[in-house]
Amino acid sequence: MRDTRSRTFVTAQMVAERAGVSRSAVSRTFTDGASVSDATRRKVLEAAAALGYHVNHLARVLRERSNIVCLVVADMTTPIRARMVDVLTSKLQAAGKITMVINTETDTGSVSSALKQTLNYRADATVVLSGTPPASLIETCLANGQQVILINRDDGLVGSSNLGVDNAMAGREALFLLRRAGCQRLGLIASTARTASLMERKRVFVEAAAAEGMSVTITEAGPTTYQSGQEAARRLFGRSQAPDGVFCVTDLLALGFMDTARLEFGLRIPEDLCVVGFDDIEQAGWQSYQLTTFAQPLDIMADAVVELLLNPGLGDGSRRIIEPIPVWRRSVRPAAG
Amino acid sequence: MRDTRSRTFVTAQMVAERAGVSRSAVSRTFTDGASVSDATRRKVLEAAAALGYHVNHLARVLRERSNIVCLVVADMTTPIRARMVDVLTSKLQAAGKITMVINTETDTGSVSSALKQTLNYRADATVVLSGTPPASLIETCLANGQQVILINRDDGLVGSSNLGVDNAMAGREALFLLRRAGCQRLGLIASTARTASLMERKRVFVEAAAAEGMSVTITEAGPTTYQSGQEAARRLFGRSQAPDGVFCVTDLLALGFMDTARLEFGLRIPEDLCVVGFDDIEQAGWQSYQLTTFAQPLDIMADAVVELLLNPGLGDGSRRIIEPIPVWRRSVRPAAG
DNA sequence: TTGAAAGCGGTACCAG
DNA sequence: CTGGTACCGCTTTCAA
Repeated sequence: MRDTRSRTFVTAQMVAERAGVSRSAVSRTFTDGASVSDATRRKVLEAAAALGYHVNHLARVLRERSNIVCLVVADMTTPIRARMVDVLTSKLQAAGKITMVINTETDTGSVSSALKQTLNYRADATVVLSGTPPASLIETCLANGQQVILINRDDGLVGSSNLGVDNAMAGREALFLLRRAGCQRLGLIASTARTASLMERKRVFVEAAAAEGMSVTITEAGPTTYQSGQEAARRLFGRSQAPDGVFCVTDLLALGFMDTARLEFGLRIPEDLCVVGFDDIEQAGWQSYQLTTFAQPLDIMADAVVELLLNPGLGDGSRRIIEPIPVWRRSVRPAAG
Repeated sequence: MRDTRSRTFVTAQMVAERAGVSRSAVSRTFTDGASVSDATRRKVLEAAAALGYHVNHLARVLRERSNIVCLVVADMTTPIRARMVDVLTSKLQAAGKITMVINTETDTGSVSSALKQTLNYRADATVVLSGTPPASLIETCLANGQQVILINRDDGLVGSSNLGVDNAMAGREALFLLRRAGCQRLGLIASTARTASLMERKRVFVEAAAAEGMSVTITEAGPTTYQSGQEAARRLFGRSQAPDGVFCVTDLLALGFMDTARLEFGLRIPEDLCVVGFDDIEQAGWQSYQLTTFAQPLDIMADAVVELLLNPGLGDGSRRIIEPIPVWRRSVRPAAG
């Protein structure tokens, strides 16, 4: 007689006994396209319902793929991150995957141990949203038959699939917008984080400005936060020759920057100061801000991830760059007369 | 000779063969407190490193607990939700748990299937942040030895552990703050969502007002979003006798409300209008808002979840209510002369 | 269609 | 300390 203590999961064995059939019959009942007679199926389903049985997917994994996808992410409270996680989890779910979230710091050590966890749980794939894993570990994941998908990370990591937004385009367009608005003195608000995407936006903006013979005042006041944006504004407007056109590499920076430019320095936007952001977080559309920015097409990116997961062959060193979408609001003047 | 195709995970067997020891030796090497000679351990570790071996935690689960915790959540982009998920995942991780996120709609059907997933993956526990699962399903989880922890949900669900913030206190204190500021005409901005927490804040606020002989204008303009807050302001200030003291059951509502009150109706806060929110999302502290509100002590709540997980005995129908923390900022006048 | 048995990757127990 | 073996829960041959 089998132990019936309730502190344990119901197994197929128990269901079989109760239904008076074999374990195999139970298994077949819950396997698509297996042949079971209606009578058996009915008996099994009834017993399963009575006992509260649910197939153990973890045991199933010993023979097949796990359908587990790990999401390695840091700073989940950041609006753009939250949206990424949201969109990804729901699309992955729709594709029959289950998501494990590993909340990590962005330093290499933390990301490495996150990747190892991923291996421990036999995830079919790992999606990295934050930090940059060492190449050797990616190698290991690949050797274990695990896909690695990097989003907005440094590219050039062999074997991994890379997915990112076109940062160069954003830098270029931001300059175009500010120039067209007639801005004379350009500023760039970046952060002390050395993320590849952020660096790229900065680099291209500065180069494009140089190409037109303009210099750019660069301010990096701290991490990529609202507060750093505020701090940047204080540094910039506390002295003469402050810029009248600014590209913030992130919306969060932009919103902090706008708030103190307006409330502490009495500047009017866009009359005295034009601001361009990046990400199109929800707050950028709020009435107090109306920030002109570039949207990351998260849906498209998530779809691309799912596609990569479904056709593992496609990836392996591929790189897909997606165009950000300019979102016109009111923090930049229309073309100057 | 074993197949060495790289499209599969490395197993203990392979490591054993390469190291010239038994599977048991490999297992012991990776098990705390097992006895292995230094020589064997070294051989094993070396082989493991060479092959890129990682213990399969899923297989381990067949004998022990899974250490998997499922988080059932909807609206992850909402700042307060994002923070909850963030805090929970990192504390759970620190406690040696791994988090599976199930992104669901809040309707009962979706939550039910989420709970079933949870069972399929043998999660030790399920933490429900959104929606209300049917009692029968909670029963099933419990019968399978799985803990169910509900956060800010309707209580009275037997067997589950409940954790929530003291909504009544918030309603009461909000009224006190507005009265003390000398507000004469009270308003309440709620949403069309019928969540228990939201309803409770509303009920208590209205009752407390009634106890002092004051009536409250209630506005429910849509879901619990920034936009609904805006819409509520338009309805309220588009007519005479508009309130001069308002409790918004959520910060998001409050911020939308403030923006249109100020920018569309020219009201000054707190001179013409006092506003109190709830949640203390990051944006509430931004310079444009400076919203007086109540913070959900997320750290404490997450700690409580971990504690419940570590001592499963404690839970089972327990209910723990945590006091929200008043956060004074500038959207409410100090005590009226 | 059905049940018996093997095997997936690990751990725990046992004898040596 | 070590290797052999049984078993965890499930799916999949294989015979019947």
